[in-house]
Amino acid sequence: MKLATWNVNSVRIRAGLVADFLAREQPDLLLMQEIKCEDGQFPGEPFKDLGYHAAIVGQKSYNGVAVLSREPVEVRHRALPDQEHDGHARYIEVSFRDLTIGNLYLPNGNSGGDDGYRAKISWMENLRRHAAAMLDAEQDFILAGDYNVCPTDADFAKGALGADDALVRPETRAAFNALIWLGLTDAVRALHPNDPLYTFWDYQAGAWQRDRGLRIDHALLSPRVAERLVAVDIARAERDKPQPSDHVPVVVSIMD
DNA sequence: ATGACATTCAGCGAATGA
Repeated sequence: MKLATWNVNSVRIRAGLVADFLAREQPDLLLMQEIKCEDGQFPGEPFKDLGYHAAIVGQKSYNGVAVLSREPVEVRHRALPDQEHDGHARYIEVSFRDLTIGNLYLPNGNSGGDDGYRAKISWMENLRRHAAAMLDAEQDFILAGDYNVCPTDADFAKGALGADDALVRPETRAAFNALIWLGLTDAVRALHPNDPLYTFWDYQAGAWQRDRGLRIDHALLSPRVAERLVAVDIARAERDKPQPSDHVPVVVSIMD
């Protein structure tokens, strides 16, 4: 089973690149974030032509998440539990075969002052609570997407972020570690413990050319799923394409 | 210290992002 997660930064602008990626990689599931459109504006046809179904939680202009799948999936949640009323389209959860798949776009936390940052931490605590509930229910799951967290100093290029950036603050990392310490596995770090690996490069200041990137897109696996992990790939080549997203796909392969 | 770049909605600039 092959799953990819990709913050596409507008699915309407990027529909061609996404279709090319699907045709080449043929993932069973593609989790997209920042689709930046309402459900009715979603460009489903190029994906349908490649045999993909779409489950969409959109909103006008900002945020928005969607799951493309080669098999029909059942939508379990259209918002993170306890986070339903914030008006942000940031979570969709589906059942795929024996797995529960959560696709998330976590708040950045740098805008909106203290309230904005508190909202990020609160979102992370709700995610931890939901993950704990799924573990209690003995569900096997993957929680993947744009976490907007650099878990350690190895996860961003020197000089790419300030020490008090919401992506690296101690409280942010503590909230991420609280997820890990439930027993979840960071798929990329499980197979590549030491490499500098990035999934995002800013459009500004030549960040891509200078490899000043961040690792903020993650796939966290519940214990029995982690035992089935066989490969991960960060599709860096997507960042070199014409009119790219600032994020690239993270691809995770799990034994069936 | 600042801006750099891209996207959306609007409408010839503002808001947001990480």
